[in-house]
Amino acid sequence: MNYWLMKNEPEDYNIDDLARDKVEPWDGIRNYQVRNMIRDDMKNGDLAFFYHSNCDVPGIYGLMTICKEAYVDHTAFDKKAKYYDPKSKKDAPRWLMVDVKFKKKFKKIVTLKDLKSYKELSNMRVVQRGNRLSITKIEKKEWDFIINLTK
DNA sequence: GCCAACGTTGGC
DNA sequence: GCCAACGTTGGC
Repeated sequence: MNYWLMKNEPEDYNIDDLARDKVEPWDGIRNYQVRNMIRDDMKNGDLAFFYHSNCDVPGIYGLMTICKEAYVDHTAFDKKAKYYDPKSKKDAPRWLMVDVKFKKKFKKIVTLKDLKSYKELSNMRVVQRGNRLSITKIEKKEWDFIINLTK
């Protein structure tokens, strides 16, 4: 069982959208490190925080489970898609995605400012400068600590 | 294989 | 909107 933090820009897709849709493909990953992580380490039943980035209040807004393991991200083939990649060919797909299932929207969100204020969380990639990975793995003790902050 | 130029991310 | 940080590209 793994624990993850997954970033998305809420203008594109946010926790309320997921609460409505229940299950959604997490497409648009165009970074090799992230692709390798979801391919090799992300398993059905893993838990993930839904993080809103590039917005007024960046932070963790809810949680979800992984409900379908890595498969081909077909949006890379679609010329009209935001993350179209002409170098990803149908006979040699370059990019993968997983499906996530809504589990909970937090009544009390945990902001990036909150995350930065606890030394227990100082190893998390998301609080470190220059981190650009849209998906990062987190420790169970970090997960539990954050869950407690939402209570 | 180096590395400058360029594009993107994302907090502020 | 700015800009630091970082990944990717492509010429050599």
